[in-house]
Amino acid sequence: MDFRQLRYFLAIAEAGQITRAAKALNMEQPPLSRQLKQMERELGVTLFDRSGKQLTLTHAGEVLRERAESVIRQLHESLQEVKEVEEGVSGFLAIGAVVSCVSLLPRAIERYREKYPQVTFKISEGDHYQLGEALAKRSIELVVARLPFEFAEESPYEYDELRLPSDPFVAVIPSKLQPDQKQSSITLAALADYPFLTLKTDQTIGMHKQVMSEFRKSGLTPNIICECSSVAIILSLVAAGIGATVLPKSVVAMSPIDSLRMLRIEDAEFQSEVGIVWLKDRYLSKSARHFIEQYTDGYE
Amino acid sequence: MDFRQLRYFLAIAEAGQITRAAKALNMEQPPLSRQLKQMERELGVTLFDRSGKQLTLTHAGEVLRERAESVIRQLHESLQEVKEVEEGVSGFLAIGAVVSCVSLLPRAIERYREKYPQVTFKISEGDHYQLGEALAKRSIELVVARLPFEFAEESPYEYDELRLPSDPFVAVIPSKLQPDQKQSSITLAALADYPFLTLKTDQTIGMHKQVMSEFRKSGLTPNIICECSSVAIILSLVAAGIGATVLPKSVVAMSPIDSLRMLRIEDAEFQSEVGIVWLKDRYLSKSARHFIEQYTDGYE
DNA sequence: AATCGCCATACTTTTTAGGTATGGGACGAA
DNA sequence: TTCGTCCCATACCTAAAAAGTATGGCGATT
Repeated sequence: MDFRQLRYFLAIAEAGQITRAAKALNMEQPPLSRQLKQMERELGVTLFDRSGKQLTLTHAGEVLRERAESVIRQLHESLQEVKEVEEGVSGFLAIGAVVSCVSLLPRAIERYREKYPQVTFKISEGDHYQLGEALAKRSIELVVARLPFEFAEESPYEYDELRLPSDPFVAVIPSKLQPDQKQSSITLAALADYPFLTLKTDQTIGMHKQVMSEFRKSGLTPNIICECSSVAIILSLVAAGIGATVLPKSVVAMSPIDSLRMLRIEDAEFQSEVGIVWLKDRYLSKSARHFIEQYTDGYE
Repeated sequence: MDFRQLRYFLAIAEAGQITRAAKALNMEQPPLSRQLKQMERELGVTLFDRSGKQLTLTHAGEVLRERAESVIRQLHESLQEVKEVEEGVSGFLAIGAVVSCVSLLPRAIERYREKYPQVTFKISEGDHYQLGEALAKRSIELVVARLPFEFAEESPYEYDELRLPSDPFVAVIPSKLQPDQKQSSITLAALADYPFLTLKTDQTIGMHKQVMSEFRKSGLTPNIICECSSVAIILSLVAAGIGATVLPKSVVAMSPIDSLRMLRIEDAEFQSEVGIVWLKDRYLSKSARHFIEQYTDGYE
């Protein structure tokens, strides 16, 4: 039994005769007769009562008609949906982001959804190691992360990337420990006097290294009193007056808290490179490609 | 798009590779490869990510997988249902019966439903004329009626019949007009003394004729005071003491009323032939054939 | 009775699916 | 690195199935 035969059957049922149905199907009458007969033989069922002048459906025929219509409609809808998924106007897009880049997502997603409102998102948050695994497992397609993306060691994967506008590092200090409330910038040296908090885990030390190397360039060594695994923790510690830290501007801008100050770093123009990362030479869904285009269109 | 292709696709998705799927499908790998490719081309969609060692579904592929499973399952259920309808284990059976035969239905339907509990009934009641029309229109398939079945004049239809055990005519008289309460039979002559009620309409006069001819054989002419169109009316008139009548035994047995007596007619063994009637050379559903078998098995 | 419309059958052509042979790319072991 | 293995893709051939053509029969209509 195949779809063609179902369509034939429905055409015959509608026309009430084979000849006219054949015309409607742009074919000749004998093949259609044969297909109907074969269908009846396969099913072991009489679908039409041929004794009268007009072909009329038997009970079984009526049941088949209803069912066939439903099945064919469902098939068409399904295929339509599949096509739309491919075109990226439907379906879902699974992406990941490192904690410090989560703030870059909302605007992009907002813009994306204006264009493709049917696409839903699945967003995972994690460190580079976890996200690398997720990419490999294909549970996510894209990662928004600080560059360079740190795959697990010995990972066989390569990645492509799209660099996004880089994000300057800023100093974050507790309001109550700020000497001059009008100040909007600070020197590395002044910053190094604060007890220092840093964002670092066993798996992800990229940002930590970058910041430390900046201090080292100026011959400074911050007094690290805490390694934190999340932005939320580090900001709450700063807000509580425990110490100061250095973070990408976007991260801090995301959660404005009265009790902390964000200051430009005067004597070091160092920035965090941010980018979208995906596996090289692998299938990328249309949705994912559209998401990437979202950024290239906006910035290039 | 074809069911075959959907099944192929599902097999590949399940196996995770084409070669193994081909084995499972009892076919070679190249044709399967080709079908998959053709399917992707038709849909304009990439269904599998081939870059890795293992084929993995793309989003579109996942969507198709879900949908295809559902569609195929639906199709199978539908075909199953159609077959069951044909086998007469499901669906419905539309039959008709003349008023005087309604009493023969309950037991047959009961027996039938023991065997085919999924079959539902549509029962119409009417006179021969109406039922003949219904047969012609195919709104019913069988009729249970007194024989011979009286088609409308000029009707082009022929019918087949199955004779059922015939039903002896009995006299029905009001209790209060019965001379001897112990009596269980009556002669035609005695009966002819009662005011007579008869079941007769413009369309159906078969039974009336039969009863009258029986009286005539004995040189008697009943005094007909009322022609009634329904059993209910005639019995209530008898019960009220208006007069007597002659009816098939089964009709009277169906509604035992204290105020009337059913007596065997001593000097005339005449019976009402009863049968199932259907159009000759027309499609008869399995359900209908089973219904007929119900009687042949039981009585022959 | 003759004609028309419709279905069925026999036969032919065309299309399409399936099979065989073979080569290339990826992965793993030596 | 190289070789062997596994898997997919392509080219080519065969087989099956569907569509087309011609024609005959049956019932309904005039």
